[in-house]
Amino acid sequence: MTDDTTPIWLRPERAAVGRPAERTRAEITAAAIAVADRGGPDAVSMRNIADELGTGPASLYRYVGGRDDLLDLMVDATAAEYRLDPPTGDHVRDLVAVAEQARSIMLRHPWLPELVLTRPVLGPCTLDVLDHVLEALADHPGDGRTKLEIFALLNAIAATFALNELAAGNRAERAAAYLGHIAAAGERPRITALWDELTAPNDDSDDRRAERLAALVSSLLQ
Amino acid sequence: MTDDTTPIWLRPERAAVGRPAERTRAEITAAAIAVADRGGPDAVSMRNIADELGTGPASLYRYVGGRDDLLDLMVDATAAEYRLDPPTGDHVRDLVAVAEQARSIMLRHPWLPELVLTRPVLGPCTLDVLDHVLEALADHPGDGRTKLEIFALLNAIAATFALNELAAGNRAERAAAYLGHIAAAGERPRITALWDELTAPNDDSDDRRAERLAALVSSLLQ
DNA sequence: CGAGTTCGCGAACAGTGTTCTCAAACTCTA
DNA sequence: TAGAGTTTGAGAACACTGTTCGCGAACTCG
Repeated sequence: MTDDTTPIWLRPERAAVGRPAERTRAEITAAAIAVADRGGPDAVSMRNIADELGTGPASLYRYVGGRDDLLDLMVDATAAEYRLDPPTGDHVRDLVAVAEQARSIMLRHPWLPELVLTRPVLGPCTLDVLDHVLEALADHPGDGRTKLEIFALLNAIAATFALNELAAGNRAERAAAYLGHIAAAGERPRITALWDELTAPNDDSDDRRAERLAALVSSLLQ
Repeated sequence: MTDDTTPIWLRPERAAVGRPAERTRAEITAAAIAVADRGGPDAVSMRNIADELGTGPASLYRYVGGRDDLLDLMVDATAAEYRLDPPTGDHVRDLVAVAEQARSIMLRHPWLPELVLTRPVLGPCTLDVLDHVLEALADHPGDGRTKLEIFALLNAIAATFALNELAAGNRAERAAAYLGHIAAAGERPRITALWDELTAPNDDSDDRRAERLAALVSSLLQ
């Protein structure tokens, strides 16, 4: 029972007998999130998390199968930050609300978009969100597969928006440097024109972004 | 000149004087892609790539700033696999063609979706694709920012589709295991219903997937 | 009280990306 | 042709990673 292939959410946290545990899975997850929020995605190492808790790396393995489990726990823990108000009956509006929350949660945790995009986490909290989306789409045409796909794409879109706003540090700067170089060469008129637009004073308002996000989400439902 | 912040695409590959190089940046990139195709994303280590070339890890640093540069080169190299036919005048059709190619390229290189989603690579080959998209959208309303966003989302959507089809190995199986467990508990009717639909015999055809992808891409243009 | 179980965690291991270093290999100049 | 100058190749080493082993300590149960 509870072999290696069992997902973390089903593995029992503690035994009832023997020496009592000094920590909780939730505590460790919280420490990991704190480390990631402070030091970026690369800082999430077993050593750093253990240091945050004032213990050794080996201790963590009593609570968690390994680093991968811990990352899953972190992602699912952030899903608890959603406020899932009862559906209004307006499909688009309800889904946009979820997408906006996804975006702002990801902005709060800059390491999150990368993880959400890469690994298909479906823990208890994430499942609550999925359930909420299914509820909002209850009387919407389309089978379950399609609705699950809508959920995945909603996350992907929100993550893309968040990554854009986070600007991804010097990585994006390098890409911009190359784009500028090509634009300056002037051999590709379309690229040059694009570059000029991008470097022009940015009058992008929050409203425009919100509108764009809403338009995309609403288009998911067609 | 050519300090550390210069993007790889602008750093000169070789010097004209001194001992001649035995390898090429392109050769190393190809070796890295071969390793990744064969052994999955985790196999892309400097050691493995060096072994593939019959040399030591340290040698690679003469051609490439580090692992990150190499990953960028890999991603951009795959962008050379696009066939960029001249635009037909039908915006939707042209963009769908690009998205379909993105998907099939990613299926050929299972390690690609993860990288594409995570890092905003804009090398020469990727820039060709962007230029092609801009050409296809030349007479489409919307500013450059919007069109760049369309390009990013097109990639994200294609990557999401590819990841879905690749099924992501035992990671997805674990998520499914948990979903099945919750469904069996029967406390959440919507989740149980969804699970029943997912485990029912899968009559999903390629046509349905293509239709769905086309619908999403076309909705990007509204 | 003693048996049985579990926890904490220092120490060690295999693997990683990266840098240092210096001999070898080449081009250019005299 | 001899020598100076420059660049490459790559072994060895470093700092770091995730992970496992083992054992003493801490607790529950009979």
